[in-house]
Amino acid sequence: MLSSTVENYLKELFLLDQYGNKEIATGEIAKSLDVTPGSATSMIKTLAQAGLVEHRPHYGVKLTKQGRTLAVHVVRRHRIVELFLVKVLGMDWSKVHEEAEQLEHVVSDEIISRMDDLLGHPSHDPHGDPIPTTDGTLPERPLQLLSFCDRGDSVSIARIGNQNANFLQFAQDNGLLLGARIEVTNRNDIADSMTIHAKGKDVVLGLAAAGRIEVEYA
Amino acid sequence: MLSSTVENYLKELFLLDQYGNKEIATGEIAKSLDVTPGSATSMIKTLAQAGLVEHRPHYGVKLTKQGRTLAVHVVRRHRIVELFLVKVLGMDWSKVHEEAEQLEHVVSDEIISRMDDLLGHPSHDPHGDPIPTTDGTLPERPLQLLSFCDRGDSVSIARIGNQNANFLQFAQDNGLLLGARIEVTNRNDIADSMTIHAKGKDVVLGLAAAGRIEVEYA
DNA sequence: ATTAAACTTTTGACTAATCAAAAAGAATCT
DNA sequence: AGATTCTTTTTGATTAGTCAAAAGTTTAAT
Repeated sequence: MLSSTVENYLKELFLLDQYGNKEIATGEIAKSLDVTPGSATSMIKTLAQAGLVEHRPHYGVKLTKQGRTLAVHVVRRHRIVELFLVKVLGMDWSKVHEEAEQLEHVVSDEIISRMDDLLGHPSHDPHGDPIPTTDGTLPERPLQLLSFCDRGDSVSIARIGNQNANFLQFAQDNGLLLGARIEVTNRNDIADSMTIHAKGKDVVLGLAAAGRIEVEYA
Repeated sequence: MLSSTVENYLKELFLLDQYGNKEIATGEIAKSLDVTPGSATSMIKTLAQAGLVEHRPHYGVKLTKQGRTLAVHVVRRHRIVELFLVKVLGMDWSKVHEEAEQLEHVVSDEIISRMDDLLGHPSHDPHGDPIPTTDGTLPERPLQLLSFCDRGDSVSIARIGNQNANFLQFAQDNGLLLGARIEVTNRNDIADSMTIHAKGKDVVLGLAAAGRIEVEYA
């Protein structure tokens, strides 16, 4: 059995590089997990020892097949728990990420499987993130960053890639929910901002914030 | 925030003496938690330091008011989670104790409160154990140990005080479920056993096993 | 009242995970 | 190439929790 700490390192390595092409720098994982670089180095050595990552000292680290499999399962647990908390317990989507961060390490496969049944084998979590299947496959969707949309584009929100509770609360308060139909009414690259029309309201977003929202033209 | 380890010590001290009258011996808590006596001593000192227990060296340990409050909340979380797993996720009652053992340390107050709502503020868990309220009160019922029943007694099962999955599986297979109407058809103190008639079947139980089952005459 | 048995506490060592700060390696910029 | 900067690794300490075994207490039994 893996410790929560190990699971968090694996999960974070996976999230930093879903496709497993690039090597992750020690500093990057350290920053993501809010530990010092030295701590990350020593954990990476432990993971390499266990065959969960490949480490090229001074260059970076990469999940092995085995490590990736474990990581994907942590992500699956996380996302199913998130959706369960929203759909079954009626919790606010802005809070469930934090809760799932803890629960993902202790819920058994049986619990996950039953939640999955109860939810009808969902493909995406409350933030639009794909839920890996038991065999480790991730459903793919062709999405577009909202920050790349032009004035006049009419799209619907498919994913919010920012788990910060305040940001999610803000999004909710302004009608930026999954599936919401929105229109880009203005865009100003100099001012680094764009204006979105959603649910009868105008919302101004910085392009950085818009870059964390993904949409589809469908 | 308390560590899982601390929560386990507090919970176990509470379960070993619900009423808070007697002092618990170091060896007793060590055995319950499956640690060496030395480990228990050192943790007890930590708990005493934190004001959660009173320790009379060489005699025993007792929860303080503060320690008891925290312990009761762990027990509440445990029991609500158990019932939730059975009622909402449809899990087997023989397995939920183990699951709850992990979950009790990470579920937030909000999750517990929503589970409690969904379950309709239940008073007892799937094993018949009382669920403490938020203010720390435990519902009381006048129960009788099955092992004290005489031949001919007709009673109903109210509580199974043995969380072992195999025992619970056995109980289930033999119709010894909560609320089941049973009759004591025989009792042999020499052979240390009794025979119970439940759901058309006869079941022979050792008195030790019967001592972990509580019944009411109602 | 001594001795033995049972139990508790102390001691020293270990593991996992962390940090701070020093040392080493790689990259960049003249 | 040489010096500076940035990043990574190493080193040494620290904390929580554990165990094994030695030492100390209490209780019980002769």
